[in-house]
Amino acid sequence: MKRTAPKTPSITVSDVARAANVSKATAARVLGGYGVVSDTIRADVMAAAKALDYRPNELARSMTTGRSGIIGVVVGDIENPFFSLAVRGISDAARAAGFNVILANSGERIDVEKAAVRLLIGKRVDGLIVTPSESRDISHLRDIHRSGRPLALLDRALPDLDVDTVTVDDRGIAMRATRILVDAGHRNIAYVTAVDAEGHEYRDLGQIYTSSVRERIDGFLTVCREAGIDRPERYVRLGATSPAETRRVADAVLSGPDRPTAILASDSVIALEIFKVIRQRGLRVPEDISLITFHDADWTSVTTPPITVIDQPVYALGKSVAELLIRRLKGDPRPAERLILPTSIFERGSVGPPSNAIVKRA
Amino acid sequence: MKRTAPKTPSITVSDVARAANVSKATAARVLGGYGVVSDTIRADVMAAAKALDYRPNELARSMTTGRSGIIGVVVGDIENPFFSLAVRGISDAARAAGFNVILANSGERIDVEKAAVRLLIGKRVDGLIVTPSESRDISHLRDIHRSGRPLALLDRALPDLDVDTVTVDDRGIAMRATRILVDAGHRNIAYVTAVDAEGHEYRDLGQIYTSSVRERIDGFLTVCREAGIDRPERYVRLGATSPAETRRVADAVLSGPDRPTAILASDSVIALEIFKVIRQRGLRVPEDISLITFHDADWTSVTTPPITVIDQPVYALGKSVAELLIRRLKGDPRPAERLILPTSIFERGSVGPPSNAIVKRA
DNA sequence: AATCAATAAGAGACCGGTCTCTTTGAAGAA
DNA sequence: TTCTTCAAAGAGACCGGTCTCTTATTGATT
Repeated sequence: MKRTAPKTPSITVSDVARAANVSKATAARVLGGYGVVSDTIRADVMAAAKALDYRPNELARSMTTGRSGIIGVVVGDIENPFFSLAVRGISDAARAAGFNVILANSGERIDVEKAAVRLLIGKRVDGLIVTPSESRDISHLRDIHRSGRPLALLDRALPDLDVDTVTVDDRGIAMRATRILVDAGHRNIAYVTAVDAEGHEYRDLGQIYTSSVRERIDGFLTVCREAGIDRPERYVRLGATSPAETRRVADAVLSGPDRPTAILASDSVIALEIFKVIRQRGLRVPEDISLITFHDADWTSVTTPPITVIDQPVYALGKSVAELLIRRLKGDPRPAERLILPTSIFERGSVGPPSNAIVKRA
Repeated sequence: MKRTAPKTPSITVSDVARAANVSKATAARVLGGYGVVSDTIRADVMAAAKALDYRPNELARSMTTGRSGIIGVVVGDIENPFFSLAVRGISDAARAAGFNVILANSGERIDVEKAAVRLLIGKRVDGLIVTPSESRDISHLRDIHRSGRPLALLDRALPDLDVDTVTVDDRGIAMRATRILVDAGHRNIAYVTAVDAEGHEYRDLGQIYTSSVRERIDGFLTVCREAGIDRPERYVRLGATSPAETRRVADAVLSGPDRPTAILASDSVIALEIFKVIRQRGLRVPEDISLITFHDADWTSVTTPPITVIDQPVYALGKSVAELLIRRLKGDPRPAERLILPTSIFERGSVGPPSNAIVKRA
């Protein structure tokens, strides 16, 4: 009386078989939709299943077949619109192919990422899509490969890992964006990214283990140097990992002795916070400071002025990587593909000539 | 030579047992962390496991234990920042308790929602969190309950379903927001929502099957009537289901014969689109039209003027509902709880006196 | 009418864990 | 010394499906 069985015993194939007066094997054939069964028996089994309200146990099914119908996805931060849009692309492509998605957040921390990958492998996902937070330690990604499960990389490539990868031309597009600023006359341009490094100070590219960001900084610095800017790396700022940290970084950038006249933000979350700080300090965009950001987030077109952005094909990025993975899941033997999607820049109103151009010449 | 075994045979408990010269049961005890084993044997088994790189098959584990460690979540639209933030809250709470989250999108369509629920039950999730898209057809939610799995409702209550539910006081907060507009002098106020109904035209509350929205409209109309506004339901606009549809609705609202002087938007995605249309038409906020929206989305504070918003505790909403579910998962026998989280309004700059106040009086 | 092939249904192993029940062996009590 | 007691390890059933192999039945073939 006190404790009735806590587990609701669910209806199994055997139950249905018994009710339909057939063997377990036959009921399984009907219910599982395989093998050969006569129409009469099929109808009987179906009727029994309906009467008992039979629901297949996908877990048991997965265990014998070895396939779970689940794609594991590990991204840096779902809250970032970049990732939530990419995940949407992945989900849509997955559902279209009959797969489901199980999502994990790494918070851009390698240990969390490793744990997530381990867990997803344990859950026997059919394949994984990862946004690797670091290029240094990829042993867990190698493990995936070794376990026979296909892996695909989203937004960040790993030269050492020969798997399907979908990215954009980060270096090239960073160059184009930087050139827009240089052409407008800017010589003091800051690059702000969430990626952090030991010492929190940028020294050289070797510190940056997030491939996309390294590419971007490389492109940024290249154009700066071409333009004859002295030590442009002074203006590379790391560690904008949260809104609070971003405000700190932005404050430091904007209050320093020689304040940059333009900022290139590595993602829209950072840009939004920077924009707020700029406003707070009573500065104007673009009169006092020009701003370009990666990712055409929804808000960038409604500010005054609207923000010039690098429009990454985020949804397509997610959709493509999922399609690549699914192709592999279906046994495609082609060698790993590295897809680079085209990216454009929407020039809006946040870039103008540098504020101190006249001052300096005076 | 042609096709080597496609399945990489993974290391099982038996393999480890064999390597460590113990029985399968003993190896399982060590690897599964249950039962009693001597330190010597434990060390042996661990060593063997490490040497073979053993990875437990969570699927098999789940099958015998009946627990999968997964919480299934079905939301309307992950792309909507409201949901992505709520999901973040759910994920954080879930991870803290050792659970994982599997996410499904319903696109606010009841058939998709049903399919998703069915699938998640099949996958033997331990419990579900659902944002029911309709209050009419909840048979699938009853099924969950019947299957013995706990269910918790997020953001939308169902009077007929006695399960843990976390919402906000939609009616009350809609009343407060409407009152702000009424007090500012507005008498023509539009309410725009994504929810659609047969005929796409609002007639009465009976058409609205999304509880939160029904509550809101109810609150909105109540205050309008208190203020002596004639037939306020004329201004309830349905069907802003996508950016394109929202633009269509906004255009209709703003170009009609008697244009409202204020708009209350049911979510931030809608508000953003409306804001864009207002701008496009050369109208000003709040001089020509006042605007209040549900959800303090990131962009609402950086527009000119910043938008007055209803600040729902979205992250807490997700976190709380997950905690409630987990409590139940751990066997809490308390009766179902209906949590209503406090909500506030951030008054910013998007509300002013109605533009035609003077005109009308003239 | 007898043989054979094809079709439909049944029996039971298997997947990789968990878990109950049984057996073993050594320490402690009488 | 013998019996009891208990910790530690082993044996094997079980979860709910899939799938191979075997058996029974039917129709076609000669």
